Amino acid sequence: MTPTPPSISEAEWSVMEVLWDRHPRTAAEVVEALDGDRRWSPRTVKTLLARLVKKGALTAEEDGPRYRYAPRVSRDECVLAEGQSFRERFFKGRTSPLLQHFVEQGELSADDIARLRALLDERSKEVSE
Amino acid sequence: MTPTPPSISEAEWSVMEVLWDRHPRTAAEVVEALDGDRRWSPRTVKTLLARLVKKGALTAEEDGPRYRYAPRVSRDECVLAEGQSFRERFFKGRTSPLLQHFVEQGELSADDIARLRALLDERSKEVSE
DNA sequence: GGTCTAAGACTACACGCGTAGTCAAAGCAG
DNA sequence: CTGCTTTGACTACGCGTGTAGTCTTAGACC
Repeated sequence: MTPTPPSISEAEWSVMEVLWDRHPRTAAEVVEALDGDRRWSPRTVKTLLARLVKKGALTAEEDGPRYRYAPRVSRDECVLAEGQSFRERFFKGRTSPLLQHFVEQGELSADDIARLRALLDERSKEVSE
Repeated sequence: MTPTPPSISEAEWSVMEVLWDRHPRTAAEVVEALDGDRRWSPRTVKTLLARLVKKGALTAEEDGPRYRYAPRVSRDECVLAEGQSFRERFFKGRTSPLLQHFVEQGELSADDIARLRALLDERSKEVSE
């Protein structure tokens, strides 16, 4: 599973989320899952599904008269790719300024901070080895 | 300065970087600054400049026969907006998982880690106040 | 078995983007 | 002053994306 993730647009991403959450699902099920979230005509959702299949982000397994869709790339892999390109574009590929930016900008609870500190501790162990 | 930043595409971003770095500059100067970096025809660069002016990301001040371009939105503001939308899209708006992701994925030197820890210390002071 | 319906297949269309060409105006070279 | 060069203005075009319509086909209903 998960070949190199193709580029997934914003609208397509919503569809992927639904299928990452649970799969396989038919087109109708995806439409229903998206209802309330995004107001799309079922046609639109179908188009997105078709494009994602064409791109190789989904598989469409025939099941009688309909298809059942499932992700062919993992969410993690996609987030990784997107994250790399984000870091590249806005932080010249450097992780440290990126982290600084979000530490300064984001909302962080005391718990969040504690967890991050623990993570950094682990990283620093690795670094010093 | 810096009204709400309009959406700036990837190619446009390269142009903005040049002008954030130093401004004002003429179209020719921007072309020259981009040379080697991206291989664009001067026409292409001109188109990008025109689009950025139209979007309100740049000002074009007439200076005799040519224009001198300058940013109308700050880099920080743009990075902030992009960062928010990135966080929203891939981390459901939550900062903490985002940071965790990049701490785990990125390259970090011992120094980087120390700096981040210091930053977190400051944040935790604020939080506990 | 003919008709309605639901799913898929194919088609559409405007706008943004990456990339660039053509046309026009205005100064410099001779 | 007349033509070349530089600059700007307008135009182009193929592809991706957001959004959806029409055509087709195969089962469900009566």
